[in-house]
Amino acid sequence: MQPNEHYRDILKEHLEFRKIQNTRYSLRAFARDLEIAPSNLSEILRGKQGISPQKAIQIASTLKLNKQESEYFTNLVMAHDARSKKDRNIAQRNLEKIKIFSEKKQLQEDTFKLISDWYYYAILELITTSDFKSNHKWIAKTLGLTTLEVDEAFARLLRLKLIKKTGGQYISTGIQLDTTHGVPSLSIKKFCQQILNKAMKSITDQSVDERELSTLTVAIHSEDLPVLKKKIQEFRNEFDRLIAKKLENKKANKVYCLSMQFFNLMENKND
DNA sequence: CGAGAGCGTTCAGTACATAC
DNA sequence: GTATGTACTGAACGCTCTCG
Repeated sequence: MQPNEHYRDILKEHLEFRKIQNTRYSLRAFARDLEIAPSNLSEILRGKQGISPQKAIQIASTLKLNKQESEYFTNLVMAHDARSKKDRNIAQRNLEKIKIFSEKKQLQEDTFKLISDWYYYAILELITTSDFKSNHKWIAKTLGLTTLEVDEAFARLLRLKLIKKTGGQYISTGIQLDTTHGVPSLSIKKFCQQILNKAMKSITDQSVDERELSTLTVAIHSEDLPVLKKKIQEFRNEFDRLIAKKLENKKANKVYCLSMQFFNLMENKND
């Protein structure tokens, strides 16, 4: 029995994340950070080569995985690449144990991983608009995606039962996703970075009439931070309710994104 | 426009663990 | 003990990009 996930995908995800942070980041740079040869990494990612248990531990360490993630990663490697059948079986059994132990957390993480790209939410909203067409080419063009991305997205959304197809038309099931709150997972970070990139693009691509970008730079006291964060959440909820009220007697015809950032501008984050 | 740097990839060779 | 498979290394290739 094969593990559900391949360690190769974990490595690819980390590389992709670093590339988002730094567009000049490369496979070679990643290999340098992991302290392995670029040729080695290239072949690992292309599935032409495996990883030894020693390397797996070293990579988990350099990726700064926590104890559970590290254990999961090394067992994934062992389950695939251990030389002896005995070691592969042991690793496989360990993976089952880890899976049962963290089943709920894993489910939430897996769910968010599937929708960690910005366009999943955008597609779900686009479906509710008046001009929506259940045509992958039209959807791809509307959101600036490739048809392959749209194909994959709809396959996942159908699997997650977030949408259904009746009479050749996509319909939202209205099911809300319970994504992990406050968990600094790679998926959530990736989602936020993609949205920020979209916001940056809107500065040059969209007219002032189409968008609203505003910034407030302000000095605060750190003990007020929880109250201020709560206020932002309240505004977001109020904004959402207002939109819902406005759409009581008409259908939406645009998909917009409201993204708020409130963050520390000081390089030294210690008080 | 040429030089140099960096990129991803392939390939030959080596070392070592496992299977028989 | 030997054959086999494979992780790993380093050299090299062709390509792109940047800089002077």
